[in-house]
Amino acid sequence: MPSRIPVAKELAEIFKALSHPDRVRLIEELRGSEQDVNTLAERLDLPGPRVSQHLGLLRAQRLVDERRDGRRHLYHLTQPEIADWIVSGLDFVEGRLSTLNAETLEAARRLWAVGGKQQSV
Amino acid sequence: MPSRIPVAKELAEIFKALSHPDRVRLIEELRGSEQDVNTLAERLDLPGPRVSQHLGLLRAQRLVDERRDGRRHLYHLTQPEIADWIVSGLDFVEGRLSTLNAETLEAARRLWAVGGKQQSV
DNA sequence: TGCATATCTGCAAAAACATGCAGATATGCA
DNA sequence: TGCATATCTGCATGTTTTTGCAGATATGCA
Repeated sequence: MPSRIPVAKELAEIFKALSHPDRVRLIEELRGSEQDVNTLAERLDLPGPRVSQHLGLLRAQRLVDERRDGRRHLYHLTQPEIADWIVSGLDFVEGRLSTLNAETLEAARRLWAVGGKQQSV
Repeated sequence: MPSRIPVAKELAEIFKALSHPDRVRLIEELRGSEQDVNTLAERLDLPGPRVSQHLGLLRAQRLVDERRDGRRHLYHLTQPEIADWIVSGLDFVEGRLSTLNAETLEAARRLWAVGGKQQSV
């Protein structure tokens, strides 16, 4: 039954889209509300073109979408639950690095949880 | 607050480990029980050394672990819930490709669910 | 010991990615 | 129209991954 192969491929592509720290942080920044490229670039302390490129990749994978307001390009998560899904992935981070202490992890967990909403996945 | 950066980095590394179709399928194969390298290689129709290398990478990320039985190396998921987590990621695959019809996706969902256990994440 | 099986490691070539920067496009306003 | 702002695209370079294959190691058995 090779029908599962395309599904694995699709999943792998989503994972690949999320496999860069900058992109993880972009999703994080977008968890609450839409943001324009310039704001994101400043908050992540990254050059604009780079943010633009990362966002383009996330958009190609339909993880984010864009709308325009004047000269600004506003990006938002297509499926806000993806932030919840990612935060649930923190369970697998636990106990991996000694440099990641419990407080750091807890802080990240709180940070990521969208407005205190309980996880739906 | 730069403390979230290492967490994003850790998450990105997990995602990277899962960002190859072969590795997604390996996790899938291991969802129910441990398997030796040779069996995995046959089931996925991949050369042995390649499977070995993928498993080594997954092990470096602590997603799988190994035990030996005679000359065979048996691999298993360190956290079986990771399979549930991945299956919940199928929600984000939905509606992405016209080549992935609903039945294929449903089949994948059933396939991945560990023994009908409901998702814990 | 000698041979077959099971798996791993190392190496070289190809492909994919990340990054920095220059220049292109598009919008808003004077 | 002309200029500044916001963002995107293209290109060159350096770094990682992936892949195939040869050879090394380790175990079991005759």
